[in-house]
Amino acid sequence: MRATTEARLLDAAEELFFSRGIAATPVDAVLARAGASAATLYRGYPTKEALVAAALDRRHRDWVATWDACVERQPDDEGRLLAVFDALDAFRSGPRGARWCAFLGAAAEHADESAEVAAAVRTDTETLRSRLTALAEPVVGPDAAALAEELLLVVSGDLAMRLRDPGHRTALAREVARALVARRRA
Amino acid sequence: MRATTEARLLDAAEELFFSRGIAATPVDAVLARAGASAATLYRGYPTKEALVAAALDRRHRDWVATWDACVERQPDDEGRLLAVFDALDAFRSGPRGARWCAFLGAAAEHADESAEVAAAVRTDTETLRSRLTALAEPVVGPDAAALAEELLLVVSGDLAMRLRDPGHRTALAREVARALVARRRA
DNA sequence: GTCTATATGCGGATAGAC
DNA sequence: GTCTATCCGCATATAGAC
Repeated sequence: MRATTEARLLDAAEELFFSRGIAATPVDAVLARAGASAATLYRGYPTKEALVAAALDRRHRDWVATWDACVERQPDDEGRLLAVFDALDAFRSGPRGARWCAFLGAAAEHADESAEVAAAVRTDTETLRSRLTALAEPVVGPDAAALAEELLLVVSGDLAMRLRDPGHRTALAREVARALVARRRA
Repeated sequence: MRATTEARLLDAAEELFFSRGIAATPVDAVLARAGASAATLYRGYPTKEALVAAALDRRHRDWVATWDACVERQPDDEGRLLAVFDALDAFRSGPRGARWCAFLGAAAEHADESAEVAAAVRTDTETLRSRLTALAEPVVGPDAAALAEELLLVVSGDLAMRLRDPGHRTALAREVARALVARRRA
């Protein structure tokens, strides 16, 4: 499979699966958008679920890169901790912007998802948890893990709010997060 | 359609759709659990989506009733405002407990859901918003709407966290909410 | 009113040509 | 390696008997 075809397939998969829903998107729609045929897809991936998992994996790598860039742009520890909200904004308004969260969406669609998809969701959660904890450590020290758990709740809430209200602004979550950080500092 | 058959159909729909996913659950599975046949289902509802919408409607009424009961049990204004978390716990561990949130789940599955389903989701959100605002009014007065928006974020975050970690405890959300209330009071 | 049996369409996946 | 054409199964919905 040529690299460009593979990339187009993943692009199309990401765009359609994570905005319209996975089950609601037939592979034919992905193929049409990618300009590829079914045989080409199934040459690279054994099943539709494998394509979903591959799209999630690539998305996760790009999300972490976006987040890293936002962290590095901040001058102080608290800014770096709250940079996750800049990243949410940036990722959303960028070319990879989806309706809400690709990982939560994949988890929501099937109680028994394939092992690969389930692993991708778990990885996303653990990445958020561990990175938030590390970023919180210089800010609140021993409370880092507890604060990270609170921020994970707020991040997930921001993502879920996009389902309730497509115009939902990340500013609310950032404001709530700031209050939670301040509370632990005091 | 006999009332008991109708109730069994809604029970089965609720249990399966909102735990395993709507698209992932064929109507046959609902029929098998309800002990009814396809003809009986389609006598009462024109489409599968209509059954989903009916199950959401009934669930919404019962959720509000559960919430009301938790509010009434509280002795003070702050307790009544935070009673939404008691209700989340009670609803979850009761017989209607689902994997996460039936309304967010329905919204997640299709970008273009049927008008009835979309309306049910919107109703759920607006109910949360307006009731939280009303309950916040005696606690923080003019800040009620702003606080309600924050609490809606936290409630949605608690629900989304259930997807990330099935054992997620509501206590975290309640604690965060308490801090947000305290901040607005001061 | 509920059943059995079935029509109908669509989605995932494959075979075989080029 | 990619395409065209197609198979096969499953899911929604209906027809007609009891």
